[in-house]
Amino acid sequence: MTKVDEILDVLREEGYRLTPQRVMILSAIASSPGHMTAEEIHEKVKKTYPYIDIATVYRTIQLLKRHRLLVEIDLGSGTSQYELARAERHHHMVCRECGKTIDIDHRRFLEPVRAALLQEFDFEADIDHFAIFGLCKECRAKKAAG
Amino acid sequence: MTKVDEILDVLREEGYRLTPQRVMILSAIASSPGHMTAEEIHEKVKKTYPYIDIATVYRTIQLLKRHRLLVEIDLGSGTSQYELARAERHHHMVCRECGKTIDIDHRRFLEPVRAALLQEFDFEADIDHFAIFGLCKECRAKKAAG
DNA sequence: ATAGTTGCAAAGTGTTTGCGCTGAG
DNA sequence: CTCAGCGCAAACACTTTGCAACTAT
Repeated sequence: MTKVDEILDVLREEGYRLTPQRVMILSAIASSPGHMTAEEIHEKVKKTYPYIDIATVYRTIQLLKRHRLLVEIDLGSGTSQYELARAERHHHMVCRECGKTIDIDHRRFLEPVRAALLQEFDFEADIDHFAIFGLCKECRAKKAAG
Repeated sequence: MTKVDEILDVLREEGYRLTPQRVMILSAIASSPGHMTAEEIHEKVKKTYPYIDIATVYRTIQLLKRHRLLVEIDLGSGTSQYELARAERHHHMVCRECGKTIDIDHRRFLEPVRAALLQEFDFEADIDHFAIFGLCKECRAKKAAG
């Protein structure tokens, strides 16, 4: 049972229709390694079904987000990125030079912050997903050399 | 010497013209306690100078950002917020119920994360400004009671 | 059969840009 | 004087919405 099938099951159980459009959009997202913009999802689905509308893509994104099956990543660029939710919470580091993204474990790096804010301020932080910009190892090396 | 004066000095030294519009925009931002959207700045300046254009507000924001005199805060709402840069780096917790924002010290809460990412991944994170959403003390109490 | 979903087109936000005029230096 | 910066209007990029036609159930 693939991830896509699992998600389709959830949607079916919730009483949503499993339209070809929804299946294609899900497959498009699932078959990509990293995160994608709505436009990228649209383009990918278009290859097999050229009539798909960007509005349908956005509506499906909303649906999946509402059920926490999809994670929205705001890189502050004015365009959101999306990826399927995973069991283990994680965050991203994004290199501002080469654009590469590296996953970072929530438990190890951000959970301590969450705990500290709760203890100190009684503030219950929803640290669902962070995008941390910076310079990756390779680009730092290049910069030091060049 | 006020904060506004200091900023005006920087701009003058850099050869920029100190137009009334720029002075008014700066005053508007400086005289507000928290962060403001471009539209809020525009509205505030309009009260004393109704001809100010939103484009001028955006251009001034860009100018100040470029010189790191202004910090842009992306709350992921599609609308950026701005506040004057301060000496001590800080971040914000934003209550998703009541909208209240609480400052948090960089050194104490986020610097450890930065250090860990550098050590572990050789990734140099620009943790300039984070907005962390969640539930504040009061709203948590309300929720527990109600 | 029928309500949920689609494609299309249009509208809605927030932000940026081209351009001729103006005023700070 | 002169060019940086202004107001205006239009363009932009991304996302949402109203509606009639269609289709998964």
